[in-house]
Amino acid sequence: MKMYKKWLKDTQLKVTPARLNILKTLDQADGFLTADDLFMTLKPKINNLSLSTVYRALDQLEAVKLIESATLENKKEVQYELAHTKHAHHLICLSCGKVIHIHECPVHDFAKSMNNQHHFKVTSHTLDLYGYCEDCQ
Amino acid sequence: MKMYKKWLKDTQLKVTPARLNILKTLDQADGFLTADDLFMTLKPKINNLSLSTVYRALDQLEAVKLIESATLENKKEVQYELAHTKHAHHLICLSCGKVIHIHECPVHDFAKSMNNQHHFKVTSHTLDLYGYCEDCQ
DNA sequence: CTCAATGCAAATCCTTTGCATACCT
DNA sequence: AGGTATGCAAAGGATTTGCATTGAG
Repeated sequence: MKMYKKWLKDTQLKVTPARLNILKTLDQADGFLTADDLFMTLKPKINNLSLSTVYRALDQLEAVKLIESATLENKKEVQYELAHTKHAHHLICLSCGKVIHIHECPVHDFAKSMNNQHHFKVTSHTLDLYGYCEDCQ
Repeated sequence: MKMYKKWLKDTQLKVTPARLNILKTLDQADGFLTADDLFMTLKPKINNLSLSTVYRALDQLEAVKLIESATLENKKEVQYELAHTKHAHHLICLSCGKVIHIHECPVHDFAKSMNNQHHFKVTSHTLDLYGYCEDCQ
């Protein structure tokens, strides 16, 4: 599993335990994780890990676009996920918090029409659907 | 302008200067406002107004569904707007921060299809488009 | 008069920073 | 050595809370 190492090298970021493990953990998680989630998960694995290292690593990984951050409604903490899973939209369960990534998107034509109607040049968008997953209904 | 007073009475909330003026200010604003925006605007008008009063009033107004809160990408503060302007989506200018409310929505059929494909019961959604407004392009 | 609303200050929560030390090449 | 990364502790910003006082109905 040296894939993560390659990702880092390709961005010219140094390979450090914190960065490596953050990528790995985000890759294996199926939803979003917060800085503190990552800290709790990695603390037992990385000697003396500190929360600020996690925050700094997340900032750097986001800067080189390996990961992306998002803020979900009603959550104050910033959430992180691997970049390539982004550009998906989300089904977010209001009961158990599960996040399902979906890849279809009904927005493209809509964005074009906004461009025409409001002379607004759309460069990106977020679309999150809230509700109840199969298990929680 | 006793409309706001009626709104409050209908919810059984007491009519106080803070609540009244928050509703009025949100009504007249065309975008979102933060707790601090409201505090700054109302401080000169309301004697001794304190920030915590604003926060408490916002919580209560949201609890009775007169207003709604949202968190926008890359903003850490919670944003507020009148409830009836909600269910709109937003064009958010990355340059000047202007927010344009739009009332069309391409999501309804999409939500239905999620229900079928993922057995996920969608109850609400957010859709925000980021880009550049006419003035900032 | 009574209970909810308020002001103020202190407390919290999440995140960021400063600085001295440890690590990598 | 030279620069980045890290840990720790302290600083910050947004929001919340405790408590005594004020105010609305």
